[in-house]
Parts: sequence; C-alpha cells; structure tokens
Amino acid sequence: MLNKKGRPQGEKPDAREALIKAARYKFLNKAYDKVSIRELAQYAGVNSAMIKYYFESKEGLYRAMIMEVTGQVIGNIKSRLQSGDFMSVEGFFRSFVDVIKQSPEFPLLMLKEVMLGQGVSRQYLIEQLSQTHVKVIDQVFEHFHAKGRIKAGVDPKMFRMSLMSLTLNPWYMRELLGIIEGVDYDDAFLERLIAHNTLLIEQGFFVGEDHE
Amino acid sequence: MLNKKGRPQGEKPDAREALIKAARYKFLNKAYDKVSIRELAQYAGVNSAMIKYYFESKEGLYRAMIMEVTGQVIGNIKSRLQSGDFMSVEGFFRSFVDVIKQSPEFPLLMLKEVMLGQGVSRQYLIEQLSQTHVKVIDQVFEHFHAKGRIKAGVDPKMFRMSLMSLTLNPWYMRELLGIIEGVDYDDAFLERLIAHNTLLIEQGFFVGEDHE
DNA sequence: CTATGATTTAATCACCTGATTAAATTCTTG
DNA sequence: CAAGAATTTAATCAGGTGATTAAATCATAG
Repeated sequence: MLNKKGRPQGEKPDAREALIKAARYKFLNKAYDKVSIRELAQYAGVNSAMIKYYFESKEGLYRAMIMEVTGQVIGNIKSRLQSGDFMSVEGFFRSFVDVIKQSPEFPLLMLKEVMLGQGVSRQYLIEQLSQTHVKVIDQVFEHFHAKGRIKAGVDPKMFRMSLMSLTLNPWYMRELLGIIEGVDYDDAFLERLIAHNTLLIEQGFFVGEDHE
Repeated sequence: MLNKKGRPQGEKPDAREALIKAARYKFLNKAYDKVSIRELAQYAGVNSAMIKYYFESKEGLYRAMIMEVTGQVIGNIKSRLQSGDFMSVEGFFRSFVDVIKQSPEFPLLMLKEVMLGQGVSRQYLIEQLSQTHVKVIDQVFEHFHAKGRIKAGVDPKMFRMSLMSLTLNPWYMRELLGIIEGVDYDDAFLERLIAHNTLLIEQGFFVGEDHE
C-alpha cells in the first residue's frame, strides 16, 4: 500500500463551491440518505473529508445547499414584489413561472423538506414560504378585493389554496407527466399553462367588468 | 448471557398483518431509509426476522404496504366510476375527498414514491395513477365536452392539470397549513374546499347555462 | 402422543455510512 | 526563502444497517 498524501498539483481550490453544486444536483432526485458523502465528494472531484472541513457534516452541506437555492428564490420573489409584477393575475402566474425556471429544483426540494424533513431546515423553509409565496398571494387578493374585483363570497384562504395548487402542483407532476405522456415543460407549454391558469382564476373568481 | 429462544406463549399469530400496519404507519412521515427493520418489527411487536420470512426483505414489506394502500384507493375509485359519482363537477370533487379520507396516507406516499422512488414500486404506481385519476378526469371532460358544456378553447390536458392540482395539492399542504395557521382538515373545511373548487371550475371552464 | 411443517426467536454477519484523524501539501506573506 | 496558516489527503473508526442463520417453539394431522 503506497502512501501518497497531500493535494496533487494544479487543482482548483474551490472545493466548497463544487460541493454545493454537487449537493444541488445529487439531493434533487434522490432521498437524503441515498446520497453518501463519498458520492457527493466524488461528483465534486474532492475528498470527502472536505465536507466536514467546510460544512461540519453532511447535514451542514445539505442545509447550506437548501439555503442557497431558497435564498435565490426568495430574493427573486422579493425584488418582483416591489416592482408590482404580481399585481395582475397573469403577472402573478408569469412571475412565478419565471422564478421557478431559474431555480427549477426548488419546488421538489421544498416539498421533500417540508414533507419529510426531520428538522434539517424544515422550520426555516416554512418561515420563508410563509413570508413569500403565501404573503404574495394574500397581497394579490387584497389588491383586487379592495378594488371590488373579486366575486362576493370568495374565501381568501381558499383563494390562496387555489393559487398555490395551480402554481406548485404542475412542477410536482413534471416527471410523472413526462413519463406517462411525454409532456415537455418548454416555453410553449409554460405559456399555455400561464394563459390557462389566468383564464381559470379570472373567470372563476373575478367579476366580469374587464379582465386585465 | 442467557439463551432463551422460541416464541413466548399466548402471542398473536398474525405477524404479517402487524408488519403491514406498522409499515403503513412508519413509512408515512419518515424517509424510507430512516425507518429500520428493527423499528418496524418493534412497533409491530414482532421479531425483525419476520420481515424476511413474510416479505423477503424490507423493500418487499414496503412494496406490499404500497400495494395494499393503492389497492384500496384504486378499488374505491373504480367502484365509484361505475356508479357515475364523478359525472358532475361537485360529484368529482366530493368523491375524491371521500376516497382520500378513507386512505389519507395515499397522496403523500404516492408523491414520495413517484418523486424519489428508485424503482421500488414507482412504475406500478404510475400505471395505476394513469388508469384511475387521470382517466377519471379525462372521462369527466369528455362527458361535459360532448354535451357542449365546456367553454371553447379549453385544453383538455390543461383541464386535467387543473383538476389534479386542485384535488391533490391541498393534501400535500396539509401539514404545512396546520403549522403556519392551524388549519384543520375537518369535515367543515373539506366541505368548503369542495364548494370552492366546484365554483372555480364551473365558472372558469363551463358555459353559463345552468350549473348542476 | 408424536412427527411434521410452519412460525418465531436470539444471535451473528458482512457491509456501508458519516465522522474523524494525523500527516502531507499548498498558499500566504513578511 | 522561511514560517505559519489554510487546505487537502489517505486511512481508520465506531456504529448502525439489512440480511441471514440455526435452533427453539408452536400448531396440527394421524
């Protein structure tokens, strides 16, 4: 057994970044426990001990990755909040699709974490969700309700449930739909989705004055 | 070390059933790998070797449990299909809630399996879903489309997407909503959900002749 | 009662996991 | 160039996992 320790020459120093990237890729389609630190390290081209060095533990790496992805999504949503992009029904659906397109891992990562996370970063994610997605929808409702554009009797909580369902679920079903009938989430499909959802919500919940 | 082998007296003989029940409970809120065969066996009040005896392996037990839960749901849906319960919008939403209420583990188990199952029973579940939920919705669409009750330009695939989202997503969000604002999925809540979804779909996709 | 097969047990196995270490190498900077 | 800090390595560790076994017990038919 030869003993050759130390770093080989001419290697990239950015093990940390490589590990985050590997985590982002590996944790997406596999269960947490099915991803070993050796697998992560190999994919990142890095020694597995670097996980402890930079993140203290496997869970630390996972949490850091979740923070990064979530941070991107939350930041993106917050900047759009100020721009008023969400203040039309179509704008809401379009903005949401745009945000997710930039971090397509997010819905599934979030769902997995909220559903079966054992405290790894569950509380954090739930808080972030409460303050963004939920909050945005409630603001949209308030906006139109104040203008008298929402039909009488529409329950704001149920309004929110519908909008969350229509925006999130298509992303959960992405792989399923791909398998059972080859649906491709390309731009054309997403445009149809936006138009379809917009129509549904405007016809279903808005009074008929004029749409948009 | 004392050596006391064999079965104690007066024990229930139905280890198989106890194990399925334990699997149904334990696999629901925990990731597959976080549930050990020792934990399953202890919860079932049974020796862990019984898993091999009856199911060949941990994965065999898991698969058997999935089959049981899925079988109940599929059977329930199929019997309702013949009764025509689904042939109104409200009937569709009400029937779906009724079915899920009887097997509330199903949506999450299915989602976990489709999302991150590594072939354990993924293909089976996808086929079953294609032949029931998807098929039911397509039949509902056909039914009303043939009667000219569906608005022009409504894409059947998107129609299906909406109905799947509105029926499934509330169950995925159950725990999240419970945490962030104490929503309880009691009968009153489910009735509001049914009424809300019915209104949304009828107003959004149906022509205005008369609703039900 | 007895023999046979089904069931259940305690104990053990090999293996993989995440974590950790001490040494080797590289980088920085004076 | 030299010294100290930062980074990276191979190797190892303890612990838990699913699987497996041989023996013990139970149920049952004759």
